[in-house]
Amino acid sequence: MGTLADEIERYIKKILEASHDGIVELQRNELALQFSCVPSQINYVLSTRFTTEQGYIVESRRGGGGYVRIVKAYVADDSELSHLIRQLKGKKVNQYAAEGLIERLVEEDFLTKREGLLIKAIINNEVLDNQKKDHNILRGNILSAILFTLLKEEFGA
Amino acid sequence: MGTLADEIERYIKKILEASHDGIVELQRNELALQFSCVPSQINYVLSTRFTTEQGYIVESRRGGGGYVRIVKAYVADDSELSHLIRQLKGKKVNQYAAEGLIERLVEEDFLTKREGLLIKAIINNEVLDNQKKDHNILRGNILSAILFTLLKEEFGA
DNA sequence: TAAATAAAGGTCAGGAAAAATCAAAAGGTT
DNA sequence: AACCTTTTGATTTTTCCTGACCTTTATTTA
Repeated sequence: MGTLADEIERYIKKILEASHDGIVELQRNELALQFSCVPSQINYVLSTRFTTEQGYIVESRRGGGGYVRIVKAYVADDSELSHLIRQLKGKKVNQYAAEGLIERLVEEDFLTKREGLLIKAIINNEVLDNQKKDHNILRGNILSAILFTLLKEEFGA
Repeated sequence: MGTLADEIERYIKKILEASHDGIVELQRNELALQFSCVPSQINYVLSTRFTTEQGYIVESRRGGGGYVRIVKAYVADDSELSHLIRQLKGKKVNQYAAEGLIERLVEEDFLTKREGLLIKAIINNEVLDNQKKDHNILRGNILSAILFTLLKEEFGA
């Protein structure tokens, strides 16, 4: 069953899936009511599970008629890839987020399924843990290096 | 009757056997309660009896709704790969040796050329160096993890 | 129209729930 | 005794959830 956060995550992804333009717009307060939790719980879910690395863009507006809009973003081109490279270098990335990114790259055919499996095996906590002090940063560097290689590959370098 | 650790090992293997998808998910604290021991005893059992070499993958999550998941990876042993896996785990491997191994795996068609490039990008000194603690050991672990994944792949796990 | 009010959403710190780590103590073997 | 394995407990880290307070935008009203 998992946690409430998991449940909310699933719910949002489900309607995102159903939407077919990859956009969903919701009311933070209503959603909170629906799940009997405080509104800030919604922000928690958004900030842990709908991040840029995982391919989501979250926009919102306050005040009357306010909303939260979640957009499923696709890595359209190489410029976004190189943007990601810069973003990831030296940044902390936990296992969950990293796997999200890899899965997204597989979905969008930047990586084969097998390549995805290999990379996920590497960035696993257990594998990286041995020097235990910030393996999250290490993970950011690794992802950045992978993307860089993909970019080079694409230009036949 | 053996030790408590043995008993816990048997218990986990029994429900793993019964599970039929080779996956079992449990609460560390509850299990500890069940066996009237401290929670860290569970970690001891996991780290001594459910290691990668023995064909298990252990994943976990802390915090509310946390869990420990144990996956039995069905791998027929004794190929050259599994031999290498055991050799590499926890061992120091420098960049030169690592690249040599990768190239050999590519030549022998265990890896595609592109997979080789990706992996070489990861095990690069510059990428791993960021906390200059022993990255050679880390490299050994990474290679071991890669081979393990290849092995699993080969058996369609 | 300017000020007040209502209706959203955002931030942040703190507490609680789990698991991980590490070293010391206790038991067994040789 | 020396060594290895097991067991324990104290401390740390990660994840989740809540509530108090803040900011922004829209609407109403003097």
